[in-house]
This record gives sequence, C-alpha cells and structure tokens, in this order.
Amino acid sequence: MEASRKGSHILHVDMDAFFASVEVRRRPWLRGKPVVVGGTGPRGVVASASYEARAYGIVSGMPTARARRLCPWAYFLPPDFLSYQEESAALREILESFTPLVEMASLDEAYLDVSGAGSLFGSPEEVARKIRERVKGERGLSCSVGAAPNKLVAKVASGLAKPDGLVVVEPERVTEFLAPLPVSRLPGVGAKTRETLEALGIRTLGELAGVRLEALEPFFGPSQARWLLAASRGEDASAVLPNPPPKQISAEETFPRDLDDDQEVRREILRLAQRVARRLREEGLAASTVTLKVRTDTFRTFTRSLSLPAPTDLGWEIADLASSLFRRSEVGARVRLLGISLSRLGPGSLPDLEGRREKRRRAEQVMDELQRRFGRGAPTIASFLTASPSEGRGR
DNA sequence: TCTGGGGTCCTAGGACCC
DNA sequence: TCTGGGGTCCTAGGACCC
Repeated sequence: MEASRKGSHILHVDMDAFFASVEVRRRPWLRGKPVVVGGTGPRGVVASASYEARAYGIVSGMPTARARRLCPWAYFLPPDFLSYQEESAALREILESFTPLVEMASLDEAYLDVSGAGSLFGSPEEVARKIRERVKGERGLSCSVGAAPNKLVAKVASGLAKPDGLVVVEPERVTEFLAPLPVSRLPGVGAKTRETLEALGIRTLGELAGVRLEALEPFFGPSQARWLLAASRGEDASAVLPNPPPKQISAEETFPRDLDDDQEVRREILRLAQRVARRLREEGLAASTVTLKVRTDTFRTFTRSLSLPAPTDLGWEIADLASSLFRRSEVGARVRLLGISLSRLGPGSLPDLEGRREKRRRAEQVMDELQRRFGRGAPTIASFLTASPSEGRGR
C-alpha cells in the first residue's frame, strides 16, 4: 500500500465521444460516419460529435446550425439522456468492481484510486488495461485512460490518450511529461486564462512553471496564481471522493422563441420550479437559497437570489419566490432563457412527520420575509395561485 | 457563427457582529 | 474625532468543465 501510494495510482477514465458512440452502437450502419448529437432546434448546440464529424471541425458547444453548414451530410441526432445515464451506471459498475474508490466526475468520466487494488488486480497500468478491455467487451464502447500520481495529471494523460488509448505517467516523469504541452491542456485553463497567459508570452506548461509567482499575481490574483504554478508542475493533492452530495440542483431552458408575456414567464417559472423541486425531494434534500437566472433576447444574462428563513422542497413555494425575483429584476426585455437553481442544500423534511399546518406556517414565514424585504410589491400565495392574465409585473 | 444544460469553484462588496 | 480589524453571511457575477 505504502509503496503504491508513491506510484501512479490514480486513474482517469474518459469515454470517447460518449453520446455519439452510444448512438452509433445501436445504429451499426452509422459506424465510420460523421455523427452529431445535440439540440436539433433552431437554437441547438452540439453535445457530442464522432471523430469522423470532428474531422470537419465540428466540436461540442458549437451551434448545430453551424455544424450543419460544416458537414451537411452528417447524421444529426437529438440526445437521449436516459440511455446515457444507463450507460454511465454500467460504466460505474465495471469500475467499482476494481475499487470502491470511484468518483464519477460526469456521466462519461471517472477517477479511481487504485492504490489498494494492487494485490488483486495488478499494477495501475494493468488495472487500466483491464478496464479498457471490459468496457469494450461488455459495453461495446471505447474509453481512454490516464494513470498518474494524482487526479490532475491523470486527466491530462487521458486527454493525450484519446481516442481509445492509455497513457501512464510515472511520478519521476511528471515534469518532462507536462513541460512541452500547451497551457490549455490543463483542466481549469480555459479560453480567458489561456489568452491572458499568451499575452504574457507563456504558451507551454514548462514556460508557466518557470515564471515567478509575483509575475502572475497582478493578472490572476494570489489564489489562481498559486494554483497555476502548482498545476504547471503537476502538483495536486485533491482526493478521489466517491459520491459527493450535490451542492446545487438547477433546471434551465432556452425557449425556441423569446417570451414577451408575463403570463408565459410565470408559467415557465412554475414548470421549472416543479422540476427542480421534484429532483430535490428525490434526493431527500431541501434548499435554503433560490436563484433565478434570466437571459434576455440580447443575450445579457443576470441572476437574482434569495435566502429563506427555512429550507423548502415545495415547488409552488419555489415558483412563488422565483416569480418575485423576476418581478424585482424588472426585465424590460424579451426573455430567451429562464433558469432556477437551488443551493444551500440540507436534509429534507419527512412529509409524514410534518403536518400541513406546519408547512403552511413555514410558507407564511417566507411571505413575511418577502414583505419585509420587498414591501408591498411582494407576491402573496393567493396572488400567485390565482393571478389573472391581465396582471402586470414590476408594480 | 448567433451562441444548451447540468454542474463546481472563486471573487468581491456590503451588512452585520464582536 | 467619524475610527479600526476580523469573521461570516448574503448576493451577483464569472471562469470553467463535460
């Protein structure tokens, strides 16, 4: 155990073109063809593209309309998240047969700490090979794996292994492995950070590692500057954490056409509120902060949030609060997107042990709080539930 | 080119308290 | 005399990831 702790005992497993590969698996005639999974509506974006589609310059996040122009003969498919969730659960099961220390970082990627798996399954490299064989044999999908002394370097390694590869970075080779790579290979360095670094003449991780902390601080602040330097040297002490509890539950929707009617907005807020509330209750949680997100027709995005005196898991309560936040925001524009996010999550109530009277009391406390904060403009329960179509906002 | 939806983490200012 | 410092909470916004 102690010896393997010093080895490259962290694996990062990353499925290749995950959504697209699942779609190809059930439509074998698509194998070898450009396949794009994503929103197929006018405002859709690409969620996943097969490597054949990537050859045309199609990448995830790109508007589907643009992808169609780049490759009109590609196969465009809407996402089927239930299938991807099932596939993700199957992947987790395979990974957990090697060690309980599995952290699913998203549907299609996971970190494993295999420092304790040595005696049973062999070295980290052998475990990685077995995982790749089993995922291919049992699921018919390819994945890439990075093995390294920590999560950060393992993820960089799996990125270089793509597609369908394995890269092992021994601890004593971390520095030379990272040095020639562009800074954007580091998870956490996105477009903005790369741009700032490039303006400073820093393109590779080796160059970044040679910079003094004081030279970075004015541009990134003390915290990010320290992180950048440590990361450029491959230093990362974060642990593999199986099943961390969620910190936020959210739902948002970009509408096919912008909303310009308060009644429509209110209806969509209610739908979103019911969606997040149901997921909250499924997790057995309750939320103390409600955040409304609004994006206008000009793509300006803002958020308004409110902390509650007592946590809630009730859809109508959340909808009422979100509606009041919308009114307070005084959006004088058409609405492209609405979102509701719940945070400061804690244990939920036990409905059987709590009478309706008590719930009502809590609800009214919330209304009291709203009145206190926003005065007469704040909504009442009755006003929300029975609101007439003629009722305007922001008064 | 006209820009999704689900998340995590960080910063920064003001309120409030000691 | 308008003068502090630190800690924590709340809110808004932004970078980043898949």
